[in-house]
Amino acid sequence: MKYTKATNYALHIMAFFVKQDGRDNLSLQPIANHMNISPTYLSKILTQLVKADLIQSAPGMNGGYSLRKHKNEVSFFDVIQAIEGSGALFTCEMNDQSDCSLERVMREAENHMITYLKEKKLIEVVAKNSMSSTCKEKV
Amino acid sequence: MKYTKATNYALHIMAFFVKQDGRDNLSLQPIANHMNISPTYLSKILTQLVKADLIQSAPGMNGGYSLRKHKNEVSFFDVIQAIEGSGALFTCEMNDQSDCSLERVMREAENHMITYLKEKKLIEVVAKNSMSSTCKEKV
DNA sequence: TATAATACAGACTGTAATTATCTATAATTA
DNA sequence: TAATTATAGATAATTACAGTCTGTATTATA
Repeated sequence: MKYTKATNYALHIMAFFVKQDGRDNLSLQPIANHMNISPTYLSKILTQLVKADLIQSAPGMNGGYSLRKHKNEVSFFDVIQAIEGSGALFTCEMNDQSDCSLERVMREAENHMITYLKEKKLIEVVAKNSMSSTCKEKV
Repeated sequence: MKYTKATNYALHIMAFFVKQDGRDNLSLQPIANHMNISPTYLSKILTQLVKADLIQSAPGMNGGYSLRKHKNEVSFFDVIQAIEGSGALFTCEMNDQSDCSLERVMREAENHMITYLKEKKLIEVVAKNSMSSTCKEKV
């Protein structure tokens, strides 16, 4: 069990948008170049973020993508849920059961993680860094 | 991202062992019958639990599997780690980075979940139920 | 010692999810 | 109308997961 690459990309992309807030629209190509992934694939991820209302898109000249929520309000959880969906990590697979005590514990555990991810905003992590070094800064 | 079925099975199996503690060895066939999965596949899962020192195995007549740790000490985390391994859920995939602030947050989030899963013992959940109803009891 | 009962290991297969690409289409601006 | 942009759909490649098959090793007991 691991987070998908798409979630990985999405977090980096959103960190970028939070950083860039207010400036011009960003279009697909430059983002793809910067992140070193194919434009069409990136486009799929961006579309998911649009559908989750985290960013907005505009076609045509001078179009592109821009942040929709206030930059202070985008949480890690928002981004993760946009990509991974909202299903629980653990669902009891046993045939005959409707109410599983193991499952209840597993959900509670997941909720501990989720609570933290909801509280934690991207801006907290992004503020100090330049875009390209989202992943470079020393502790 | 979801927990694997193997983890699902493993939790149910270990709940069974905790419940059964002290009684005779359990051999593959009866467990497989009870859980409705194929013996060879079950065997793989049990072997992983053996390697993680949660249960022990004995070949030959009157052989089988039995609990190794004290029944009060088996945590959800023990079982999950035995199957899923110990890698982090999130690993920064960007090329040029060694130290990623996003990753740090994601690990911290995961740790919140792990801490809970380490504290929570199987016996807490199993005590009230009969084996076959690990998943049946009403709240 | 022979046999039956058991666990273990490796190769293999099928299926589903993820990752990614390609092509075509729609919308907008100038 | 032409250029620039996003979106959608089909499809392919890769990987992880779930499961099976076959054979081997170990132990108890008759």
